[in-house]
Amino acid sequence: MKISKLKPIETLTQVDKIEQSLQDYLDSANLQPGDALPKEVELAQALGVSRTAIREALSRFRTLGIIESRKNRGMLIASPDPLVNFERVMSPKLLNDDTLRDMFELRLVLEVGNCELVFKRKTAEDIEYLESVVDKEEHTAQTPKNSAVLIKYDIDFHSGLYKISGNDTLIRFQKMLMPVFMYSFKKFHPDPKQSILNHEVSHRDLLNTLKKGTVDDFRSKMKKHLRNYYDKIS
Amino acid sequence: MKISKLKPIETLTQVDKIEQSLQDYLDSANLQPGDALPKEVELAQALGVSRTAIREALSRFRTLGIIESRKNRGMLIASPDPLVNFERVMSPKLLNDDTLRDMFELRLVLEVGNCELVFKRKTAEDIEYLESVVDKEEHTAQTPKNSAVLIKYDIDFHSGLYKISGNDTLIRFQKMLMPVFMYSFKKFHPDPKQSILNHEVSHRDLLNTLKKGTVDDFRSKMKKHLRNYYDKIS
DNA sequence: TATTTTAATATGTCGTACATTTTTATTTAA
DNA sequence: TTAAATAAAAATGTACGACATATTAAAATA
Repeated sequence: MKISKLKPIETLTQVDKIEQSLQDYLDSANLQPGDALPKEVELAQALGVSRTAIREALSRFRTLGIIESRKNRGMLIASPDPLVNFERVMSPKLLNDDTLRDMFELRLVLEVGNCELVFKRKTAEDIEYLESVVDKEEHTAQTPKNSAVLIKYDIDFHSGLYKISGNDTLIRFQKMLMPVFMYSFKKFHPDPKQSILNHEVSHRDLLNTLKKGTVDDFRSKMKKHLRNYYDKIS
Repeated sequence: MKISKLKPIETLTQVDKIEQSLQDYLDSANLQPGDALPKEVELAQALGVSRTAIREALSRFRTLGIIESRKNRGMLIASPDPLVNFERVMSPKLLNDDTLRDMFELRLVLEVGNCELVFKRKTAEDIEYLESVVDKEEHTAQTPKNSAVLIKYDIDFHSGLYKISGNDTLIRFQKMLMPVFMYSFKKFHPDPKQSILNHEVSHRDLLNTLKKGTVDDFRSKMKKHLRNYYDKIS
């Protein structure tokens, strides 16, 4: 057997085991949000460990939003908001290149999937807003050395599209993926002006299609537009 | 002002404040994965709090995968995998209805966005596999009382589609969204057989389109197929 | 009976201590 | 002088005990 197949011995710390036990308990107890949990001392006694260790395990569930504890009263099962945990770790500097690329791809898929909603739910005001963004973008593009401003308009344009969708989940996703996207963007394209604007399909093209074209046109153009950012998905 | 606008006074616990301070420190210190962190006692001294409190705050970052600690050696910045945190809280029983619906929608958007990839990357074997799933599904549908089996085939079919995409992020998302999806499904449609199979567009239709149609056809049919599950997105 | 006081409770925070293992420093041997 | 063996220091993980504080329940009082 190849040595690369050898996995390091899992040296689970005691808190890890406690966490596992608690997870099993939570799964099996069929608890619902709002239900009370046993007290810390009870849990500690039941598992035969110190309150310190129990508290650290519980802290993990609290961090994930699975449980909530109210001072001096007790702990109870909570309803976690999955995106919150997601958002907290969306720091571009921390993510490794694989994860960055994953998030990049994810954004592209969402952006394409969003086309349907955008087309379906667009209003005159939405178009007007996007038009103003594109106007400003094109005006800025004529003057040199305005990368930061260009990036801002790029964000504004795409954020505007997500807002049209009216889908909160998408909007939140976009909000957290955007910084990651921009970070990767700068990393791989040192000259943003050239990269942002040299699109096969520009924001102006997209906007015109949104106004006068069909949803299929729009999606197709969006795909071409995004291909310029990143060619892994085509 | 409406009383509903009143938010409860935020009574931040000390650990919350410590967490905030640590977050600020991490943000400002420009640390990269692999960089070492100050020792617990140093942090405790710097903030003028006990080691217990510091440890609990650090535990939160550890839980999120932002830091890693190696016993007897020290702590360092890590590269979090955002999906891990996501997966951990994807327990349908815990999520509230709003979140459930968000996840539902998210899956639908991903499924539509995935169509492009599926069409582009499908192979003969993929088609063969999907065909076998659909065959079994249809066979089962003729006999009564097989909801669980039908659901399994439904999952197999859609999972198969994601696998074709070759996009790991999508696959992982699908894997964690599926239980949530199925849970909501059962919750809202007590008779799965009727709901699963009474599609405007069946799995068989999708498969045929995947074999002989165009990507636009496929996407369009997928949208109709999914509409039957959930009509919020159309 | 209604109100006030008291007591019990549970989490949050603190301090200390020690186990264990890695790292560093020191001592010893060749 | 260098290398090996030994000792010391260091850092996280775990445990225990204590107290603060605010809530809830119980008891006492008007």
